[in-house]
Amino acid sequence: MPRETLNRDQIVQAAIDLLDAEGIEGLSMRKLGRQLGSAPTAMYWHVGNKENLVVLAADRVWGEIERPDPAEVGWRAAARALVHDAHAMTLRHPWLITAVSTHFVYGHGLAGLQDHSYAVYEAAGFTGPDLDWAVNTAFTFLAGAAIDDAVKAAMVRARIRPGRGEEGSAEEDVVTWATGIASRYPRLRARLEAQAGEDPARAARRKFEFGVEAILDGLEARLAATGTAAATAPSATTAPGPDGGDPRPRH
Amino acid sequence: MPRETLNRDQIVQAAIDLLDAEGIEGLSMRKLGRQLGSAPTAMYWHVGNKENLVVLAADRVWGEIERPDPAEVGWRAAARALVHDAHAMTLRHPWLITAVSTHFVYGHGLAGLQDHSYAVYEAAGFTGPDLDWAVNTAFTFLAGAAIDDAVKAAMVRARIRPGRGEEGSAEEDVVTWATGIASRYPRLRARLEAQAGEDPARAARRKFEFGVEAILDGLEARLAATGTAAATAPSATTAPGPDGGDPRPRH
DNA sequence: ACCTGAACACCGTTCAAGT
DNA sequence: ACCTGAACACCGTTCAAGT
Repeated sequence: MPRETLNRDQIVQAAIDLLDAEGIEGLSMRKLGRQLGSAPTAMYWHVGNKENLVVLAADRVWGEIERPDPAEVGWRAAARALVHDAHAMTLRHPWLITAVSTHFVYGHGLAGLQDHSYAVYEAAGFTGPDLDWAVNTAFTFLAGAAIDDAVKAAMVRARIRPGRGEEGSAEEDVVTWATGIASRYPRLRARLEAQAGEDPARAARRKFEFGVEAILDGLEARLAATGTAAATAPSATTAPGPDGGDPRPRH
Repeated sequence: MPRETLNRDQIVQAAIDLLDAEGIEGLSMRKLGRQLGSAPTAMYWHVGNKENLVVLAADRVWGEIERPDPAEVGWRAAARALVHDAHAMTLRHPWLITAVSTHFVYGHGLAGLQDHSYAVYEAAGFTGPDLDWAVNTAFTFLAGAAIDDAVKAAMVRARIRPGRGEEGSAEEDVVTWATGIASRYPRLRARLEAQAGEDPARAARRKFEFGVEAILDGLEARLAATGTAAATAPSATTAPGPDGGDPRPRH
């Protein structure tokens, strides 16, 4: 099923599909070529090389995050919405966080998101270095949460039996193996027992929410401390976009 | 310079050295074999496969983090020390965070660290789910900060000229290229201009410190809200270790 | 018990050649 | 302008064979 002619958008989209389905290790130029009905080397003309393709894909998914207007909903609600929507995105694309830790990803998808984040925390009343730091704190927590998700995805993928020779069962899965290690530590065992029978999806959501609210509390406290405190209610802040231009580097 | 005989510790250490020097993409079984003076396939007997080797290496470096006693220094100081020392570790081993996002890493290095974290936040007065969540919030921020560092390392590694055909210079480096994108956004440009001429190392440190303190503030606020608030001063909590055993899975 | 060497099925990438 | 095919230098891993 070869298309009329290949183009960059199509290749990047196919790469994202492959990444979503098989993870970062599942992406290969040859597989991509097969999927697009082209020679394994056909994509080089359009995207230069594999690294650049991953960068393009990563920047594209950064662009999927919605930009709530702090002037409409208030800064705290906007900040909350931003981080929750971003989290939903990293769950759709668990390879993203691995990609950004390996390749240097920067483009209009990420830059636009950052700019909007600045708008939100500016509306909160942060200025100067505090503004950078506030944005960074929320963003850093988000990146960490994405790692959590990636770990969970890796756990699911893992079919390894890590202790073939270890005393006892010969084919236990990773989870029971990890649980076995954790239960040698008193506090970890206690928490594991307490968590038994919980709905994991619900637990993950509440954990994330707790972190977000704790951070927003902490940021509000800093805001109050520096005196520049602003209302949680909407304030008038415009959020103009970039001055257009090609969102992807040409080659 | 072939050793007497290979062993697992030696192989894991050589892998860590290679990873520190060349990053996760620089590790190959063949290179490792060359470095150890053995056949490329000699390590399989000791570590099973490459994935397991990376897991072993990752768990080992988790174990490098010091465990401050909250009973001695107070929970907040202990929490602070823990996260700062962990951050120093991720700077020594920037590949770690990529490794954990790709492979499922769990072992006594990480488990011991987690258990100690629980001890610290338990000393603060957290119990039940709040305890899980508090530990998780700090840990998540740490993971995010490690990503930040990995991004910086990736940026340094990147020697790509991403816009050969783009109007203007033909061989600009990634940083000026990224700056070019960012400066199309009003708020990003403003902050970039304000940050010009800052010492990057000092800026990174202050950014991290701000995040840590904001989170600890937020956690203290939650603690006060639930009524179970505990003093910041030392409280008596023992911190017994695991009941011994082999820290690495045998094969 | 520990290691080697050959072999297999993969990779990313370059480049001359085609249309 | 866009794509193919062959080729090159790599990979991880298995496995029979050696000691």
